[in-house]
Amino acid sequence: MKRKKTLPTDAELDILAVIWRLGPATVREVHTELIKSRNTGYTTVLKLMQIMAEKGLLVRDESERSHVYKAKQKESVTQKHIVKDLLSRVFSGSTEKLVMQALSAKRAAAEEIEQIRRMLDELEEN
Amino acid sequence: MKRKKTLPTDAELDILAVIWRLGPATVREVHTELIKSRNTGYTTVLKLMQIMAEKGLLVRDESERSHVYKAKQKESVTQKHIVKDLLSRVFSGSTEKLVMQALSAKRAAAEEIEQIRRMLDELEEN
DNA sequence: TGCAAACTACGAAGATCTTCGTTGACATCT
DNA sequence: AGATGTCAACGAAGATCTTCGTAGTTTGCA
Repeated sequence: MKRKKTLPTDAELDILAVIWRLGPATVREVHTELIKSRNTGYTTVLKLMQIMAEKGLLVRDESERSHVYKAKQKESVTQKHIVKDLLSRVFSGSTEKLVMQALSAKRAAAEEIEQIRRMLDELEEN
Repeated sequence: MKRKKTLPTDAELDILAVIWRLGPATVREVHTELIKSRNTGYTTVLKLMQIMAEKGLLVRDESERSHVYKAKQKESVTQKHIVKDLLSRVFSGSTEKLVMQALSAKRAAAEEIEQIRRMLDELEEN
């Protein structure tokens, strides 16, 4: 029973981002989206998605001729894995530092700030 | 004038983390620290640090026989680059989502939570 | 002086990630 | 049926990252 921490690579992340946005999609659909921001060939995307399915990042539905891929894990679950990794590797486990950097990296909207406050309240109630 | 976004790789990050903790250090010192958590040879660390100096991640002082390396950028600056990249790649630019994940990934101490509140206050005052 | 230890430099192998050309199957249109 | 277009599969090249052995230099010491 090997539990190998397989975080998505950079190219894989780009594909995941598209699928998170579109929902289950074919290679064609993902490629069409990807080339808007990134120069990449169709078969490159195909190959990556096949590999991602092998790795268990995506699940493939082969019932149609154009296979449909969806994310194996929910977006939030994958995000959490990535954040945990970042937290330990870059911020030596300090949640505060990470949050500070996140807040200063990009201006948060007032509404977002309120939302974060609410979360802090909840955290403190426990 | 090429401005190439060179984020540290995984192995480079491990080294940076040690240098952030120790301050300027020799290869020997970094290696001694590194093997506590990671199995890696001395020349491997040496090579990596040489490459990092070439890339501009580290600055090398050769005035002593054992060269002393220090981080070119302050810890917080590098962290910010990494967070910005993460923000756009994984959280489609949503600071809120990232902060939420960070807070739920690892329990923050009460003191940390207070600190974050203060930062939110400051952000809102602008 | 001569040997051992510590150090840098370097090249190259190994590992992983990314890209793409080619092939063959299937579908669509005329 | 034949031409044209779309698709999955696959292999292999290319790019990047990581690891380490070897060689040559300097230092410390018996």
